Amino acid sequence: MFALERIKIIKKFLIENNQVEVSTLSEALGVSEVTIRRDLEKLEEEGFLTRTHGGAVINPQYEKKPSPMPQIARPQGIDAKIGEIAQIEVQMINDNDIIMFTNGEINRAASKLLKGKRNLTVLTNDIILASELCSNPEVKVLLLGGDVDGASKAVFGRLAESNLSNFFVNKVFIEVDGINRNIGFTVNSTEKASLIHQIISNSNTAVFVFTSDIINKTAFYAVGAISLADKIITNNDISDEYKHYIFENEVQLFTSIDMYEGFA
Amino acid sequence: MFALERIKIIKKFLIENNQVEVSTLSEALGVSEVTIRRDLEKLEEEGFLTRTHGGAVINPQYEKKPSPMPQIARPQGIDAKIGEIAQIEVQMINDNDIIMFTNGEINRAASKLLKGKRNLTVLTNDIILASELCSNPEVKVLLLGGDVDGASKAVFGRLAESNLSNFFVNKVFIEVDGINRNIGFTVNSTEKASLIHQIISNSNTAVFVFTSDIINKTAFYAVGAISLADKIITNNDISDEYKHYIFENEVQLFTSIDMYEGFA
DNA sequence: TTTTTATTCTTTCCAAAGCAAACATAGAAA
DNA sequence: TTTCTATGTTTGCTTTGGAAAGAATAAAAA
Repeated sequence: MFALERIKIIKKFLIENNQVEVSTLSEALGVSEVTIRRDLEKLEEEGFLTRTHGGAVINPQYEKKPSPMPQIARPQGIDAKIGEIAQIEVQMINDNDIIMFTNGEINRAASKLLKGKRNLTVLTNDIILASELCSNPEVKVLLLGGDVDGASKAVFGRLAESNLSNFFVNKVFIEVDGINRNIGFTVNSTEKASLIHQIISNSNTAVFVFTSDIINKTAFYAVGAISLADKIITNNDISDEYKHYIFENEVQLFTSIDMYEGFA
Repeated sequence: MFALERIKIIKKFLIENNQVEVSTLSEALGVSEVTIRRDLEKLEEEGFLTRTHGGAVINPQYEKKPSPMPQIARPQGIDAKIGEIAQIEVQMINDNDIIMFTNGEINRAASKLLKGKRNLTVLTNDIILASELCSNPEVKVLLLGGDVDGASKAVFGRLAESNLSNFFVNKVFIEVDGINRNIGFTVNSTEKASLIHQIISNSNTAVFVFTSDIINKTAFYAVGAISLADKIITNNDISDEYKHYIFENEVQLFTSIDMYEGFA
């Protein structure tokens, strides 16, 4: 393999993943670690990446932009991705289901699409979601109690978790803030992580939802390995690498266009 | 995980939250506290943060500007009576108090007038009140869990009451829907009545609030005799007959202009 | 206030992982 | 052939991160 080809592959990989280990590249490309380091050195001179002990991180200006529309005051029309994902959620929900939504934008969107369904029971820690959903007469809404977090408009804490232990749901839709191949799922607060653990043990099926924007992002607090999920819903903008990663962990992946089934 | 990635996450977190504890970071990132301290040390040299005992605080120049709160909404046009009563409520509240507001318009108004107070803990079953109040950094907001009632945007039911039993408050402000001399206080739902009973037994002082509009009205469900109240707040538009009635029951009456004291 | 107690911080030492530099090897080009 | 370039190997050196113990600090008690 030519050096140039290697460099190309490394770049591509970094654009997808933001970071690499020397050892991974060495193994993947079948060359020694020294060679990889020399390649990285070149790329560092070029300003493409920053080397770290053990690997390298891509420089921000080369990072893949998460969304084409850069953050201009979201005009009410909710991100298309969120809408797509929400619709898939709704397809998973049947009449008479008892479900839980964790706090988050996607779940709020999903909760607004429940019109056709009958006799649902919805448990949530999201205040906004609860106050909007309760106008739907076919849905019995249960809100957890606890400490109110101003940023997320949701409740967390000891009380929320102890409340939760009184319920058992068919499905829980868990919205996370980050996913990466090393750590798995991550969220923005310890309280949320803790709540999620409790939820999972009180539900039949754990469905993790997130937009592709947060792939390879690491939020503050680790929730756990990807195998915690029974199913994952995201939009179709997901790399083959991640598809394999999810597949290997025997988690069912649902995207807006295709549907990949795990082994189980 | 690379050190660089850790640093990135710490920075991101600080920008969001302004401060962190070493222990939190250590747990969240799965490394020892020593490591975290070393990371913080670097960031301190860099001028990004200032270390404190137990953690670190972001330096002002990196702080995220608090978004200018689009709290425009309701242009203050609240019923004048409600405003008067709310202000009296606020006068009863001291720094460091632990109080409860039941759901209702007057209490919502009062909760918006807490600006000057410090270190309050507020318990409520009112979803709107909770979601608005939690933007006040001097108030710790606790929301009860339970069944969400769409009409009142509040939670009730078995869970709410059992949640409530975990708390004991200095004062509770109970907003009722009717008062008359035969039955005493009445409210619009059995659930609310039931919740109120539970609240009263978990508080030092029960303050009943209502506008004069509902005097002599009878709502759907009886709460109990007027003597349940330690204090009553209403607007000045109240007949001498009722003043005597309240007086005879040894309840303190507060109105916008005068203040009548009972015997107790 | 002073004293006590519990946390948290710093320092020192250590092991493991990763790195750079020098040297070695092999194939391609002159 | 010699020379050059790309890559691999070896050998110490550096960075990283953890453990432990004593110092410093904050909080609680007296």
